[in-house]
Formats: sequence, C-alpha cells, structure tokens
Amino acid sequence: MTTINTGARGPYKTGRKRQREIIDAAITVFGNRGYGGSTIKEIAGAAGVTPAAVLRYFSKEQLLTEVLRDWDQHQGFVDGAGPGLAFFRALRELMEYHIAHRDHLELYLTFATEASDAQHPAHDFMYMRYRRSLTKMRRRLTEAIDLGEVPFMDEATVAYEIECLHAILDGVEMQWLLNPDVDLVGVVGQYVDRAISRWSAGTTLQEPIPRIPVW
Amino acid sequence: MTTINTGARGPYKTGRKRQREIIDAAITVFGNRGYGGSTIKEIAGAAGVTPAAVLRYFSKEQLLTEVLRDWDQHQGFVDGAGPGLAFFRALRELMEYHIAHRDHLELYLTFATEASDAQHPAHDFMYMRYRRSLTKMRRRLTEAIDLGEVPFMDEATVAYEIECLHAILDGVEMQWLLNPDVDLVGVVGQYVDRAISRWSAGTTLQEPIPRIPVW
DNA sequence: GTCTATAGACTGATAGAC
DNA sequence: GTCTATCAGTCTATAGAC
Repeated sequence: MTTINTGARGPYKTGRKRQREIIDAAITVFGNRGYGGSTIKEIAGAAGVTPAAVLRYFSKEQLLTEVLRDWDQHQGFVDGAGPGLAFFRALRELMEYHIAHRDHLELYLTFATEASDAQHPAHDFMYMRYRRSLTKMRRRLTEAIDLGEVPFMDEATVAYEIECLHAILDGVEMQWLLNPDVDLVGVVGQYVDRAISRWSAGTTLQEPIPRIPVW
Repeated sequence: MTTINTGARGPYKTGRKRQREIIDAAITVFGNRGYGGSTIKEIAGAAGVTPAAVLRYFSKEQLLTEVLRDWDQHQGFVDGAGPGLAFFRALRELMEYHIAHRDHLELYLTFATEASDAQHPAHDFMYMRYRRSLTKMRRRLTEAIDLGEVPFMDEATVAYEIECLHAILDGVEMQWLLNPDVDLVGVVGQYVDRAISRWSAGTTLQEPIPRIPVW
C-alpha cells in the first residue's frame, strides 16, 4: 500500500520499525475493542507514540487493511503441514500457536463476528478468508482419501465434516478467550483424534444427507 | 431498573412502548457494531426517535444492562425442553429460533468475542452466562445418564462432550451469521444426532483423559 | 520523523420549550 | 413525552514548528 522501500536501510529504517509497532498495537486494540470501538488515540498509546505519529503513516481504514494483511500472512502457518491427515494432526500445534499469539486470535474472532454485518469494512475480507479456510481443509481431507489414508467419503460428507471441525476450532477458541482455563489444545486435539479415527473407520457414511458446499 | 409502573396503562403507556422499541433497536445496533462501536445517535435512528428521546430513559451503559437482561430472559427458551436427552433433541428448534431472531444471536456472539477483554463492561456477564450455559447442559447430560437413556460417563467425559457441543453451536452460528447459506439447523441437528447415538452406544469412554470442568 | 496546536465533526448528556 | 438547542469532551485528520 505504501510506497516506502522495504529494504529497511537508510533514513527509512526508523519509520519502518515504527510502522510495525503501530500495526502490532492496532492488532491488539482492534482485537480488544473491535474496529468501530477502537480509537487512533488508544492505538497510539499502545504503540507509545502520539496520535499524530500514527496518522503520519495510516488513516484508520488503512490501518485496518494493514492489520488484516498482516494477520492473513501469519495464517499460512500450517499450510506446510500437509498433505492429507498430517494437516489435521498439526491442528494441535496451531492451537499452541494461537495461545502464543492471543492478539491475533482475538482479532480474528472479534472481526469474524463484528464483520457479519455486510456494511462492515472487513466483511468481504472475512467472508473470503473463511471461504478459503474451509476450501483448504476440504482439500486436505479429499487428499487423505486420495492417498488411501481414509476410506471414500462423498463430497457432501467431506463438506459437513469440515464445517463441524472448523466450528469446533472457532467455538473452543472463543471459550478459551473468555476463560483461559479452558484446555484449548486438549479439547481440540481430542476432537481431531476422534474425527480421524471415525474417518478411518469409515463409519461417517451411516447417515448421509444431501448437502453441497455453500462457501 | 426504572421505577416506571409496569401496568402499561394511563400516561405511562406510550413511554413503556418507546422503551421497548429503543431496547430492540439497541439489540440490533450493539449486535452490528459492538458496544464500543455503537452510538446513541444510531440507536435512536433505528428506533425512529432523536438521541435525546433515548437518553430520556437510558444512559448508554444502562442500555447495555437492559439489552443483556432482555437477551438473557429470551435465553430461557429451551429450558422447558428437558429432561435428559429431550433437551439435546430440542437444540434443532433452538437453531430455528436463532434464525428467526438473528439480532439476538448477533448480539450474543459479538459480545462473547468483544467482551473477552476483562475491561469490557459486559465481560463478567458474558463469562457467567457461558458458565451457566455449560453447567445447564452438563446437568442435562448427567440427567440422561441417571434416567438410563445413556450408559455411564465419568464427569470429565461429560464436561468434554458438552464443551465440544457448545463449541459446535457457537462455531456454526458464527458461520451462519457470516454466510446465511450455511445450513444451521442441518449441521447442528446432524451433530446432535450423532452425539446422542455415540453416547447411547457407550463408545465415548474409549479414550478418557483427565479433565475437570473449568467453568 | 516526531512533536504541538488546532480544525471540524461527532460523542454522550443536560436544560428547557411545547 | 418528545422535541430543539446546547454543553463539554473526544474523535479523525491536517498544518507547521523543530
């Protein structure tokens, strides 16, 4: 978005560092208060600068864009964990990553709910993010079938299984944010283990219902 | 909170009706923008009155209290659906209720995420609401065991099953808010059916892990 | 590159006309 | 009971000193 050199040397060095600090602060504040509830002043305070220093680089809406872009990049975390079932086994580590990066998780869930309104500036982004996430997970499960790790499942069952899994992830993450005593890794991990053994046993087909992926 | 007569007759009649309209408007706006992101002006606009008319009855924080109280009352919806497994079978109808009352659901999920910050004015309320919800559901499952509808499960397994179920509800609701094409009733209903038959088969004990309810 | 000062609009809330 | 008018405070954003 900005045309500042990414080389991070010379007179731009300090500026680039400031920008990172500001974006990190914005991630925290947006995650806490939501987009509408956040103020430049609070973001500036969290970054240890004045509001004017923040607005030197970003308008509030630019800050939203930068924050979403930054968060989206970090989401690629488990992409290398595939193929097939290995991806799902790595979800435990993803939960550990979330625990270590609470701000990112808070941002994601706050926006996912706040942006359900079509008018919200992050609505389209969150919709597409969700769509990509579900598509990726469906592909991983299909991959596991193709690799022979798991018996055949029709497309509707794959879609349903992934919708449930994604819902579990989001739901337990929500519980953990509200109450950190919740065993995020344990609950998710056990669900994944059970899902994998259910898939492997081929018992998922007992009650197929017509459903096509809607994302 | 207010000392206005609940009889809704005489000179108070119009006022009580206005108050309801304002609270309904606040539910919608809070659900869309979050608490911090909402303004009295927008709430007033949604209710079809001026900001001053809103502030005649409620401060912004009073409005939050009223909205949460109102939402909490409507949450008793499925309480009469028990005992035992009948409660879980009624979750399908709860989802239909949510579809018919999107605003209430949006409010719940927006606050559940926004209020994860301990500083949020609705934090304690949401924490307690979640706690009560999980406790109630655990009690229903224990009830089903006592009634002989379901074989014995230890306390840790009950807690885990309910955490997963609650997470599924929240997670699929989130998906539906972002994408109304999601089959909220179908996905949740099928999960519940499968959970019940899993509980009934007594296969849930295969992998007990030590866990105590943390809510 | 960051600051102070400030503009102009909007915030929650109050007072008083009708 | 609801309005207009208005308060002091805060919001995003800009201009210019250093």
